[in-house]
Amino acid sequence: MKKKKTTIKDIASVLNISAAAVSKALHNDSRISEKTKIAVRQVAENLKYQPNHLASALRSGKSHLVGVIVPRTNSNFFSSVIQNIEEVLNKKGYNIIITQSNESYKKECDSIDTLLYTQVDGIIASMANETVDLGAYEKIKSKGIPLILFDRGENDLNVDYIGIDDYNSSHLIVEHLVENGCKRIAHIGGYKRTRIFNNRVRGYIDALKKHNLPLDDELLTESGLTIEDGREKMLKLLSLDTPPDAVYVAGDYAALGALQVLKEKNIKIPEDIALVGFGNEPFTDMVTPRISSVHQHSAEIGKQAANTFLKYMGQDTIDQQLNKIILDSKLIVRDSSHKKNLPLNT
Amino acid sequence: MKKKKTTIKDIASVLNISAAAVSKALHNDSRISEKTKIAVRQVAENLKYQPNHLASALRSGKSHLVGVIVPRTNSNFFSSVIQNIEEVLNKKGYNIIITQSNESYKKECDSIDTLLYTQVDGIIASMANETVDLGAYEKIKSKGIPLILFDRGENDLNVDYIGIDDYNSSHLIVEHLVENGCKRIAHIGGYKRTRIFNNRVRGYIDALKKHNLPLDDELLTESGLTIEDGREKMLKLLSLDTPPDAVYVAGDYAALGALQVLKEKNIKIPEDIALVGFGNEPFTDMVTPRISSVHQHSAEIGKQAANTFLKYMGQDTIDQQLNKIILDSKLIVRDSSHKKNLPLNT
DNA sequence: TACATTTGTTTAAACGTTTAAGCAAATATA
DNA sequence: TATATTTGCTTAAACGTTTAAACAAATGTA
Repeated sequence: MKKKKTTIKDIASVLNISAAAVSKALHNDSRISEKTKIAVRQVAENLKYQPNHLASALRSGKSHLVGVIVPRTNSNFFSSVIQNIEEVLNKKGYNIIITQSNESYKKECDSIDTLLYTQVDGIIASMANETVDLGAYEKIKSKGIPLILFDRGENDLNVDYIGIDDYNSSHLIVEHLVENGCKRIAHIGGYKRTRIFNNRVRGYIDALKKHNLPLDDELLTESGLTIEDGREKMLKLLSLDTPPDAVYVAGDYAALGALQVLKEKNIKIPEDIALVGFGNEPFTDMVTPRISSVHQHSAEIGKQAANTFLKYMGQDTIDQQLNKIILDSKLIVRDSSHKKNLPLNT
Repeated sequence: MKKKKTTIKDIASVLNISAAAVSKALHNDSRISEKTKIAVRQVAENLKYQPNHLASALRSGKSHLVGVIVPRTNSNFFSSVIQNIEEVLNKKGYNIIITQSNESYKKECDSIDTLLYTQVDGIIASMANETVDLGAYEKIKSKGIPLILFDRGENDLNVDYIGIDDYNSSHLIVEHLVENGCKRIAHIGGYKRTRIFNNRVRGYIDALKKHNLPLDDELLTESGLTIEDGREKMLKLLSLDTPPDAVYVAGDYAALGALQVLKEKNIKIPEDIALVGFGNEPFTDMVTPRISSVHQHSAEIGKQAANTFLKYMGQDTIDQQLNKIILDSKLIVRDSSHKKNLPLNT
């Protein structure tokens, strides 16, 4: 049985006033008498009135919806970013629509179309690995709604970007490994066409140079950074004539794959090979040995992204420029890379 | 610079036809000539026309949005359910709005209000732990839109429910532990007011009886099942005069906490104490020893929930009854509970 | 007392669609 | 040839709000 939803008109007819008066009363308009306001609120309550968002959004041109596009939600990084975006935006009366690209460009385009169709007031996104053509994102800009990128995307489009200092993170990691006596440091990297991964590679190379370590092409690999990729690349590294004594993996899932291989081969971590991941996913602290990793300030990124969006909502013209907010990353040292004294287990 | 969005009227004026004709052409109405349709599609393309969802939703009374409420997204179970809901619904032209209750009843009420306000066509939800008052959910029903519950909620409301057989899962676990020689099996359970956890407790008790094992109140605890809860309850169990030789934990995170404590105390798993979790979170397969756990068919649950919703969209009256779909759960046996032969490490 | 201002409301248009009803022209039927 | 049907469109109302403009009544000012 379809229940009829109460509208502003129902309230109006009960009180014998106009719908406009009801609307204004509900918005606490100064030109409506206190008496009427109280009566309206009372009747609204009784009839269980709920405003129709579609109507007000259509009329006002503001949907109060924000689209969020992420490669996936089941990584702690993205889910934490999302949670913080939501927290900030909810307080200001905005709701978010989350879509996952699953690292697919096709799915990403669909998501963008859907979000634009839904008339979102803005889009906060992290690009899929696959994405090279930026047409879909240009479309967002051409609609005149703000686009905020985080983690993936950086300066590919002239919009706001929030992320961490990937180049410097690599320096931190290499430095830490050198301090722990490593001399042959390998890097299992992400696809270099994605800028953040490229930055990590550049940082890795420059840091090696800085510490006068040899740069060996065999030690530098590129992949999608899944668990499986991590396993495969690690096996390859182990099969080298001179295997590395440390591996810096650009993603935690791949680091986990690498860890599994090392354990299966009974290679001592970190004594024989030290391991460092990237992302500080919760499981890095759960496995044995616990994996050192880089914390990416997911909460902060989410908050900044939301606030950047809100900034645009406060102004009447939207003229975006490339505007990067780069947060300092933080290396969390755990058992997998800490060769000095100390017990291995915690 | 605010860009003006193209509307149906813009297309109409270019072609010197009515807006209605354009609308019909775009919907492939049989009463519009092929010639006009082609022209309309052409102009729409040129002007980069995107339909305004708000307007069509308002007019048609169907928003093609579905609300999804989960306790949190950063658990693999929920994120997988969501992903599958989205997959099924997207194919049918629906989009989802995800909200997280963070296990808070207050936040859940807010979410429901927001979703109703956004005029969703239906709501798919898993209740927060805290939720006992069902008023907010009754509100959904009173709006005449379908409500589908999964995992948490079961027969509290007269609506569709999709979940696994929690009672029977407990039997599977106890049976498995008995087969492995355990005689004193503890249970770290969730809050009994949440029906699924209550079912797990009932199953645990009945299974003990069935196998003629003593039911010891000291061995049965109740908590929120966080990592910290797992640690605390495990410590308590260890401090008993006669500690258990097996622990069945109703959630994987708490199982992880318990595992940490056992490792810290150098207690052999599973030789001294066997451990089984619930949920089959990916990390159960990553830690050492790998934790046995119950797989909850998240993908299947998501698909069934989405399809149940779609069923209602196909009919013109929505008259929901208590209608449970119970899927068989599956125990995944891993190192933490497998006492026989076999190497411990994988 | 006459006019200006403030207060509290109504009217009507608008947001961008969809759709029932209407209508003229073209085509079919008898 | 006269009438019925089909084709292809237009008109206009509707969805539930918001809001600019209008306006009457009450109050203030000179």
